Formats: sequence, C-alpha cells, structure tokens
Amino acid sequence: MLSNSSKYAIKGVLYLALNSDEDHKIMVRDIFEVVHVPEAYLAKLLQELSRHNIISSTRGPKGGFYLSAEDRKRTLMDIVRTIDGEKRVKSCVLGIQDCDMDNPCVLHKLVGANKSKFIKVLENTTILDLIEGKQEIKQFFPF
Amino acid sequence: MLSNSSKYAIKGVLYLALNSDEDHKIMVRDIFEVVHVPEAYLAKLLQELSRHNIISSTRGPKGGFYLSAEDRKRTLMDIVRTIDGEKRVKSCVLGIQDCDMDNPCVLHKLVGANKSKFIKVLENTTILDLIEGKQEIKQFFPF
DNA sequence: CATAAAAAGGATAAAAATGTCTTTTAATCT
DNA sequence: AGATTAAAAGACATTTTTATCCTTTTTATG
Ligand code: FES
Ligand code: FES
Repeated sequence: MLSNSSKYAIKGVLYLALNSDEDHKIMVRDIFEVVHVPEAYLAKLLQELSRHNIISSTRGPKGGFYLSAEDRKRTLMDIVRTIDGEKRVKSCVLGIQDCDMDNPCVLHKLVGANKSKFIKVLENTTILDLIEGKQEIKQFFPF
Repeated sequence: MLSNSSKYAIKGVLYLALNSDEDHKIMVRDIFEVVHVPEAYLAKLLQELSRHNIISSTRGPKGGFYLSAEDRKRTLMDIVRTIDGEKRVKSCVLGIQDCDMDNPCVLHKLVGANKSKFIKVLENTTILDLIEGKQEIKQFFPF
C-alpha cells in the first residue's frame, strides 16, 4: 500500500501541522519520539520533503521544520509521490503496469474501483483537511 | 498493498487453475515464462504454497504442481496469508497495528472502509471464481 | 565576528525482500 | 533394482528498503 517511509513522512508532517508555523519551527529532535520514527531517518525524510517544497525549513538557531499556510494545502499524494514515487501506489494489484481500464488484469474488476477510490482520497485530502477540528495529539499518534 | 511475492504466487496459481488438474500436473519450467516470474523464485513460492496445502504437487516423473478440486476453493487470502502473512495486508495505512475501529488512526475514517472492502474481496474470492468463464490465458497474464 | 544551533549531505550499516544455485528426496519407467 | 525425472529443501547472492553516523553548510544571536 504505502511504504514505511511514506507512513513515517505523513506522521511527521501531521505533527508539524498540529504544532508548527512560521513562528514556531520544530526540530526533528522534538518530533521523533512522539511519532515513533528513528530520529535520523525522520530527518532524512523531512529533508526530502523540504527539498521538494512539500514542507518548509530553515537552518541555524531557532531553525527547524514547519508548515507554511501553502504547505498545509498539500495533499497526502504530494507526500507519497515525493517519498515513494507515484508508480508504486498506482500500480496494478497483480503487477507493475499502471492500473487502467484499457488493459485490466483479472482482479481489476474486483479491486480496481477500491484502488481508484483510495488514490482519490490521497489526491484530494490535504493536510489541512486532516487536522481541522484540532483534535488531541495523542489521537493522531496512538502508535 | 501486496508484496511482489504474493502477486507472483497468485499468477502462478491462476496458471495452474487454467491448465492443470490431478491428471495434468505442470512443471515450473512450463509456467514461469507465461506469468513472467523468475523460474527458481516461482518454484520456491509454489513449494511454499504446497507445503501449506494451498496447492498440490507430486515429485518425480509425471510430477508437477496442480490444483485439486479442493484447492480451487481456496481464496486469494489463503495465498496472501501464506506468502506475506495476514498482518501485512491488514495493517493500518499509517502503522503496523491491525486496522480496527477501536483505535483508528486519523486516516481510518477516510480509507478504512476501502481497505476493509479490499480485504473482503481477498477473503471471499476463490480461485474458481476467478477462472469461471475460462477466458483466454493471454487475458490473464498481459504482463 | 565568534559561536552555537540546526538542517543538508554523504557514507556506511543492517535488515528485509527478492532472486539463484546445489543437493536431497520421492516417484516413475525401464 | 537402477536410471531418470521433478519437486523439496536449504544454502547462497543480490537488491532494495530501512536506519545510523558523521561532516559540512547555513543562519541567528550575543
Ligand atoms: S489492472 Fe490489475 S488491478 Fe487494475
Ligand atoms: S487504523 Fe489506520 S487505516 Fe485503520
């Protein structure tokens, strides 16, 4: 479905969405325990996202990662695409081709619709969507 | 979603479903090219399935892999469970816990239903279901 | 300007998934 | 019985994913 790395990245971004903004940047050191991701690994993933302008960061004292207002409009697919590549999530249940109607596999009729829906959720759900209502942090990272 | 190995295994079993029975056993050598899976690797996967009584096999001359009538009633989940383990396919989109209502993650509301449906398809679809109508082999393995 | 803080980057390591090869076991046929 | 055939089993190799470590660069601040 999604790679571990993508899951980690999403969790990291969610934490930033709940706790950061331009004036309150956050160090990896303060995130990794809450989201249960190894510190150095999470750093790598956030750097990758920052490099692709999915999230924001500044170096130096008082620096850290954060989400700008624009960043919050990013979708889950933006994250997944950056970390896993789009191919991975869109590939057919039985192989590596893109899953399309033109050349469907035997299972497509059974699972294709589900898969499309899942992808649509990734594409249409923004970070903002996920945190509206600002629920408890605990609720976001129960594992 | 599913591991490569599971995909391979499903393709192998589908081939057996279309071409084998107790009286017509099939060697890996005659399958691997059609389903585009490395010979030795496919062999290993089929052995694993056989060991778990998901498919059947006999050694020696005239031996090979085949599906008994019983085997054809196996579900896709039987294959996936044997190769990947059930945990992998049932795990939460954001983590490794089982995906359940009691302790849902932020994304569960959005994708949980889809995932459940997908799993139900795996659990409820038998090999027999997939090959009824006995379509062209080409149609089954377009990749 | 010096210093310290923080991300960025590169090199390496460990683990898991994928893939190959060789030997052993069992069935069939002569 | 002996030779042959094919799966079973397991050792070995490669690749990808996951994870760590260490150095460099950038930046805020005293
Ligand atoms: S083509 Fe295989 S799932 Fe769509
Ligand atoms: S608990 Fe995360 S998807 Fe169901």
